Amino acid sequence: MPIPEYDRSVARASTTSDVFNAIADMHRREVLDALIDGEKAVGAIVSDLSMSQPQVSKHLRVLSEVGLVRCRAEGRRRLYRLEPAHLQPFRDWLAKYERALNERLDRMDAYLKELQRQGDLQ
Amino acid sequence: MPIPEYDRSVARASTTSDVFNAIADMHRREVLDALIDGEKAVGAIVSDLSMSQPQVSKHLRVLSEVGLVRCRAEGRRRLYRLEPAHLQPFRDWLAKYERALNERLDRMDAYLKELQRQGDLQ
DNA sequence: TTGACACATGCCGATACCGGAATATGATCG
DNA sequence: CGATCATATTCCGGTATCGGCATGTGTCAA
Repeated sequence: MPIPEYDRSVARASTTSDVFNAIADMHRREVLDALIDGEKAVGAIVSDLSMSQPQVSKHLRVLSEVGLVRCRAEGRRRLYRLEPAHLQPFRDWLAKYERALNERLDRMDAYLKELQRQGDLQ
Repeated sequence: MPIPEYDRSVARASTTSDVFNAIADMHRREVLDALIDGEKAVGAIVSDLSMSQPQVSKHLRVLSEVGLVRCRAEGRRRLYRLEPAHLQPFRDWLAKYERALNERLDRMDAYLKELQRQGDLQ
């Protein structure tokens, strides 16, 4: 019975599945910025930023695959909009560090207070 | 006089200069997680996560170049610790969207109130 | 139906990145 | 000093990613 081969190509989570990878690209962040004031058609983004149309389309595809934008067809145009709910992974990730930092500060605080108490006793 | 050549290799901000790229890699996020409870030596990270030592060292290098971790030598070990303050660019980026979203909600709210007011008049 | 418009997709070359293996550096100990 | 431990760095092959260009797809208008 042949030994099954493992998939060794796991280097980096695919851009299409990882929200963090999706925003790693500066141009994609610019595309998101372009949508910050509301729904916008692809052509509008293309002229706002000065990027090629295929480039914008491809970035929109990536952003939409991780849920950061959604698309709506209107005639022959496609209107994209932000999906702020899908920023949640970022919020969660950040919160983890804020919390850990605060706990460390709290421990530091308690430690300092304890030092001070011991000092007062003498 | 020869025409100077432009640098066409601007595709992606170098991983060493951009916090967004630094946290794009899942393994690097795991390294950050490993440091969340405080200072830790490289070897400790290597055994906590199960990554190779060179891999951990290289990720630590990237993280340190964007300021997300700092290093302190103690004997022949190197103790790394989080530097959460350098998540600020990421926090700012996220905050921009929260703000924009809130403003849109406020405008929506005002609009709805206006509609209601006009309804009350009739 | 034909053509024009708006956008998406496929293909390509160049580059960047990742991980493994081997090796270099630097501190400690005997 | 030589050996060993802890870590950093270098080299390399495989792969992913990006952007440009050309082309495909679907919609509207005449």
